[in-house]
Amino acid sequence: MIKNPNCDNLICEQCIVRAKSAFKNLTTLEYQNLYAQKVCKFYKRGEIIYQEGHRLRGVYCVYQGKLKLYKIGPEGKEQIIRFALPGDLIAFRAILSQESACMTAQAIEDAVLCHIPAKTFLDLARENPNFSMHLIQISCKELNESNKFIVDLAQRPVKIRLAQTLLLLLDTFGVDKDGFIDVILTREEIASIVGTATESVIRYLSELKKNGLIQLNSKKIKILKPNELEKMIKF
Amino acid sequence: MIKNPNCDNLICEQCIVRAKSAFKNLTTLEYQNLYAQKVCKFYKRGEIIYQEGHRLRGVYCVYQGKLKLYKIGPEGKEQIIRFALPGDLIAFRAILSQESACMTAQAIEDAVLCHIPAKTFLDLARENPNFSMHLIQISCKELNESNKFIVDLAQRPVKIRLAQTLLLLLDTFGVDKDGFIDVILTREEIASIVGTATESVIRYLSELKKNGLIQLNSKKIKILKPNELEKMIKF
DNA sequence: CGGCTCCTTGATCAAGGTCAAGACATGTGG
DNA sequence: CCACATGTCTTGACCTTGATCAAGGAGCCG
Repeated sequence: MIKNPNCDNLICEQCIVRAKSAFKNLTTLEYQNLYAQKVCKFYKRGEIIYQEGHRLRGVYCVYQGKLKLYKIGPEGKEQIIRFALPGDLIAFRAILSQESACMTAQAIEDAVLCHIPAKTFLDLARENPNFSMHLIQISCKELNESNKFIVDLAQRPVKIRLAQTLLLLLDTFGVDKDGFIDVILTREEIASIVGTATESVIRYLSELKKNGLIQLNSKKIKILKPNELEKMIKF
Repeated sequence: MIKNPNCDNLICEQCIVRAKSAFKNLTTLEYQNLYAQKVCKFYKRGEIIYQEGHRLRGVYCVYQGKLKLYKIGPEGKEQIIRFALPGDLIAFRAILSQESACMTAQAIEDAVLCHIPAKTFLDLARENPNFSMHLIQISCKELNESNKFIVDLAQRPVKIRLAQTLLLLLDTFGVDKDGFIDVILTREEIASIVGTATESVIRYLSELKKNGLIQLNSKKIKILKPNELEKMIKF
C-alpha cells in the first residue's frame, strides 16, 4: 500500500488502473500529454475532494482508495448516489457540461487521485471520438441506474431495498480474504444509500442475520446466502 | 392541428421544432441526409412508441404531441420518469450505448414522430463533435435531474413532492389560454410521477385546492399561487 | 480514563398505503 | 341519441410501515 506516493512518478501509460479506466485505449501521445498535465494528490480518509456546487477546474481519476459521492438533502441529510473506485473517473460530467459539481466527493478510505485539467480533458474528448463515445456510454449506464433506483425508492419497501443495497455493495467492492464485503461503512451511510433511517437499517440487518442470510462483525458484513437475497429482490 | 400529416413532406432544415431540438446547428448537408433517411409516423393517444427492453433501430424526434416515458416497477406499476415534447429526441441513449430501451414511450396525446435510423444518427454523432457534445450535455442534465429526484424521494414527504411535481408540470407544459397547465394526466399518472398512491394525490390536491393554492377543473389544474408552492418546497 | 462516535433496542406515533364503496364521467354500440 | 359499461375520481375507515425519540452499551482514540 502506497501511503503518500511521490505521485509525479506515476506514468499514465503504465498506470496499474489504466485497464479499468476510461483512458484504456489512448494513443502513446495522448498518454504522454495526460502525464505531462496531471497532478496527483493524497487524500486522508474523510477528506473531501470537492463539494456539491463548487466550480471545478478538471476531472479526477482515482488511483487508489474508495470514495463516496453524495448529495445533501433539504434537511442537510446526505444521500449517497454512488461510489468511485480505482480506475473511475469523477467530475467529468460537470466539466463536459460546464456546470458546477452536482455532488460532493469524499474519501471513505485513504486515497490517491490524479487531477487532469479541464482543457486537457475536453481536448481529448473532442479529438478522440472513441473516448467521447465511451464517456457517453458511462453516462447512459449511470442514468439508467439512477432511473432504476427511482422506481425502487418509489415502489419497494425498505427491507427489499436493503437487500438490494447489500448485493450492490458486494458487487461494487468484492470481498476481503475472510469473505466480508470489502468496505467499511457506518450504519448511517448504509441508510443514506437505501434511503431510510439508521435504525431501520440496524433492525433489518439484524433480521437478516437472525435468518442466517448474513453475518456481521462490527462494521463488516458477510453475505452467507446471496441466492436468498436475490430471491427476496426478485418478486 | 395536423391530424395525420403527409409527413414525408416535412423538410428537416425547415422543421418548426428544429430550433428546440438537438439538431439545431447542423449543416445543410447533414439536414439533407436526415431528411433522406427519416420516416415520419402518426401515433394515436395511448399508443406505445416502443417498450422497455425492446431493441430499437433508431432514434425518434418528436414533431407534435406529448409523450410519457416510464419504467415498469416490480409489481407492474408504472413509474413516469419524464416527458417528451416537440423537439425532443428520445431513445438516443439506447442507440448510443447499444442497449435495449430502458423505458417505455407512450403518447399521452395524438403525436407525430420522425424516426431516424441508428446508423444515420451514429454517423452524425461521430462526425459532428458539437452535436455529440450537445448529446452529452443533455444526458448529464438528465442524470442530475434523476439524482436530485432520488434525494427527494428518499427524504421528502409526499405532500412536498406533489407540490414539486405541480411546478414541474407547469414548467414542462406551460399553460393553456385559461391558465390551466397544458396537459391532461389522470390522478394515477400524477401519482406515478410523485411516487405515491393515487388516493394520496387526490387528498393532497384537494388540500391545496382548499387552501386556495390551486384550482381544479376535472383533470385540468391551474396554479393560483406559484409562490406559495415554491415556499413549500424551499428550505 | 474520559469523551467521542457509533451501534442497538424499545416505545411511540404519524405518514401514507390499502381496501371498499359510491359518485361521476366518458365512450361505445345498438 | 340513449343506455350501459368501463374507467376515473373521491371519500372514509383502517392498518402497516417505517420515522422519531430516548436511553443504554460498545468500541475507539487522544
